[in-house]
Amino acid sequence: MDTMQKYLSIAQDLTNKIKHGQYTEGTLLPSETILANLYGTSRATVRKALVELTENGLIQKIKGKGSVVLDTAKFTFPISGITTFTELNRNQQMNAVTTVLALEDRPLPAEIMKQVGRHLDPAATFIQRLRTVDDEAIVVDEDYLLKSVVPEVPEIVAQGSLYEYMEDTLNLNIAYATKTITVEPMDEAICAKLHLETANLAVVVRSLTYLNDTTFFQYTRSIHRPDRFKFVDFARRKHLVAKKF
Amino acid sequence: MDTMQKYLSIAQDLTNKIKHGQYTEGTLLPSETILANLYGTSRATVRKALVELTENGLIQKIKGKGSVVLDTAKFTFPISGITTFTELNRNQQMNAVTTVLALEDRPLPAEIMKQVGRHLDPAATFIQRLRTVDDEAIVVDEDYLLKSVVPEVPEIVAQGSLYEYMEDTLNLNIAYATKTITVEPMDEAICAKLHLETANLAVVVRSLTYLNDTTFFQYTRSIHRPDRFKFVDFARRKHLVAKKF
DNA sequence: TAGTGGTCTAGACCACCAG
DNA sequence: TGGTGGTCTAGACCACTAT
Repeated sequence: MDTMQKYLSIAQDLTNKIKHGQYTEGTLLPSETILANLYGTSRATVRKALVELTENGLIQKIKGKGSVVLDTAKFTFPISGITTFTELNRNQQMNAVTTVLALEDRPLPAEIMKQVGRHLDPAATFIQRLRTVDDEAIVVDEDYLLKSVVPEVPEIVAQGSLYEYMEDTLNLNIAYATKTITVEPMDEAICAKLHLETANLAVVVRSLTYLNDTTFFQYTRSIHRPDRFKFVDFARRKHLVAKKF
Repeated sequence: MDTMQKYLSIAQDLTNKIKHGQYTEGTLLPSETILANLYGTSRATVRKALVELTENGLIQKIKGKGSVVLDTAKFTFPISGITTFTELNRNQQMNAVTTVLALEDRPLPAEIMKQVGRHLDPAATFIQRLRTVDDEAIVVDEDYLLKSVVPEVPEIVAQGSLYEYMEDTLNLNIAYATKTITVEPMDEAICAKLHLETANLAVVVRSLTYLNDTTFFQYTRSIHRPDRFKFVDFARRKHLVAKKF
């Protein structure tokens, strides 16, 4: 609780040093044995830290050679993964404003109930929010939060970060999500909010989010202006295991 | 080379058993110590195998309890990561056809040169291919393959899988890629090929792909019919390290 | 040949979850 | 309280890269 795990603090430290240019792009990190000595730990722990950097696209390990610092390190903002609008806004310098359009009780849509299990209580809180950047409407977020997990959502929370509320205040352990991205025609109500004129097409990101104990608790439909939508990802080539099936 | 690493074959075996229903959704896998005994290995090796399953969204580990088999296991086809059209076509039962529209020498576009380094030789092979599923045009793929890495691309290869050629024949070690997904208006030539009528908007997936030794070798622009585009992802909540910056 | 990362072992202690 | 996964250690051998 009080102190971080060793491998995470090493990963954090190396990440900072790369982002701040202490380890420059194209060069090699110190070897794993050297790093183990530097941080006063075992090689296995250093390796666990380096896995973090590898997954985040900061380094590429080359057998027999070393760990190369990648030039993508400074520019890639992983929007994949589960990241929230508030976190993005904080990390990047966006002049963003959130307007709560709706905050009411509304059951989970039937088509979602089918996916997550019929034996679930569909009672949920519906939150509709408009995201504005530089006075331009960019996104309409629609969240359904299961009452069985999050009994109530204060107005103040809806204006800020749902995840901060759930993680810091409710101590919920958010673990994973399945996401889909599609492009769909939208009805007039949405078009008006996002000022869609030429076409009525919008980018729709749907997320089903689960807690650490595998209970489903949130469905989000995120509707983006197509001309402002950008999804950035760092991907590693999977071999063998993931390819079958 | 001849035999697989132990942890990968364990991961493969567990994956198969989950997909075939030998370990059913919602139940627990045998504990790590039991699995270690079953496979005649150490707990660390079993854990490394379980990391693979976790990343692929097959299980969720719960401290003090065990590894839960997820119900998303059977249905999720991770399209994120680096997967090729040929692999997708093989894994799923699509009636897909590839038509080579162009196969010629063409230098890497200037805007891409800026991103990957000016000191590079822009000489490349340009391949334009139309992907058809059930007699419907779905995707136009445009690949630029650097000649410095892939000197030539036979016509037969262009009709099949570029990655199979590069990995199996040329023994290249494809490692990672940066990807972006955007929605953009397309010119008439593309619109005609994809039969875009109402709007001229298409989904554009751009990839910069790199080898294991961090050399850039491929730029791909993949243009999708918006009404047929679907991106599916399994994401885990990142904490601490990735969030800063 | 010397150094690197990749794999694997056998052990240890901890925090968490259940009965 | 006993079993679970999470972390960490200290060692070992291998395949690969460089010189």
